[in-house]
Amino acid sequence: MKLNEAKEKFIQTWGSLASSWGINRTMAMVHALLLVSETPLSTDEIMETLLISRGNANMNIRELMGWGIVRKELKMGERKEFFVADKDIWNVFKQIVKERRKRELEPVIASIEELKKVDNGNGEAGEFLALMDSLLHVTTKASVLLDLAVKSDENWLMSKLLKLIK
Amino acid sequence: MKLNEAKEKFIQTWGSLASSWGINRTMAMVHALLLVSETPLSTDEIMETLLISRGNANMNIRELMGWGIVRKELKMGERKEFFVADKDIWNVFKQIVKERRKRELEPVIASIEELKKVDNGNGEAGEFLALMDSLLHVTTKASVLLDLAVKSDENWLMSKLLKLIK
DNA sequence: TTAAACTTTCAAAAAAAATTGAAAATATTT
DNA sequence: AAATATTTTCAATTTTTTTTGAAAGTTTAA
Repeated sequence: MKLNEAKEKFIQTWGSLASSWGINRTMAMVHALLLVSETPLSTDEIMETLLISRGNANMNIRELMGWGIVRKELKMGERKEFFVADKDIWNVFKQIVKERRKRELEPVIASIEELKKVDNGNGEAGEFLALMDSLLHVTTKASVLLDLAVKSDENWLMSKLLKLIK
Repeated sequence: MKLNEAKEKFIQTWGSLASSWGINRTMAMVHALLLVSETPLSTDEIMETLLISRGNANMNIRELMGWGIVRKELKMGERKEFFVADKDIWNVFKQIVKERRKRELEPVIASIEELKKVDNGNGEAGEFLALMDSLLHVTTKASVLLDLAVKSDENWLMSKLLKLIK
C-alpha cells in the first residue's frame, strides 16, 4: 500500500468512527487530514483534498479549534491562514474527553439532580428516586474517572491501571 | 414537581443525551420509558406514551434487546409481549460499553493495524507510522481499560480508582 | 383449518442534519 | 482610501436518517 493510499484510508476510517459517536463526519475527516499532513494546510488545500465547499471547510476547521485540537499557524509572507492538528494523540484524547464531559455529562448530572426534587409525599416516587440515585452513582463515578484520565500523565495512569488488572 | 412530570423530563433528558452520542433518540426514549415504568410495557403502551408508530416502536425495542439492556417478559393469559429494562444501571453501563467497544473500537484498531503495513521503502512513511503507533497506543489502552470496567465489580473497581486519585 | 391477535418488514414520506455557494464582512496591501 | 485577498455567514439545497403505516408474516386459540 502506497503512503497516499494509506492516508486516504485513514481519513475514511477516522470519519466513520466519528460519525458513529455523534461527531460530524466531515469534521473528523478534516481532523484526520491535518493529522496525516506533514505541513500546515490552508482552507483551500483542505477543500481540494476532501472535495468540500469553502463554507463547510471553514465551519469544521473552526469547530475543531473550538475543541482545542487544531490550531491556526501563520506563515510569513502569506496572507492565508494555515492549520495544524495537535499530533499528541493522548492530548487529543484528553481534550475530547474534557470537552464532552463538560458539554454532555455535566448537564445530564445536573438534570438528574433536579429530578430528585420530585414530589414524594405519599412515597409513590420511591422507585423513581432509587433509579435517579443509581444513575447519579454511575454518572458521577464516570465523571470522576474521566477527570482522573484527563488530569494525569499517560504513563503514570497506565502503569497504575495495568497493575489493577493483575 | 409531580412524578409523571419528572418521568417525562427524564425521558427527554435521556433522549437528548443519547442523540449527542450517536444513538437514536427514540431508542433512548423507549429505554428511558421502560426504566421509569414500574411494570412491563407492551408495544401498544409504548406507542401511546411516546406517540410513535408501531413500526418505530417495534424496531427500537428490538434494537434495545440487541444491546442486551431490555428483555421480553410474557404475562400469563396475555398474548401480547411485554418489555422490561434492566434496572441495574451499572450493568446497563457495562453492557453498552461492551457492545460499543466490540462494534466500534475493535474495528478501528484492526483498521489501524492494517494501515501500519504501508510501504516504507524510502522512509517517507515515518511520520505516518509514528501517528499510527500512537493511535494504537491510546486506543488499545482505552480498550484494556474498558475491559477492566466491564469485567470487574462496580464497588471493587471504584474503590481502587478512588485510591489512585489521592 | 380458520380466524383473530399480534409482530415484523419495508417502500415511501417526513424530519433532521450537513453542505453549498454566493454575498457580506473583515483584513491586508498598495 | 481604494483595491484585493481572505474569512465568515446563512438561506437554499442536498443528503442522510428516522419515522410512518399498511401489507405480509407469524403465532395462538377456537
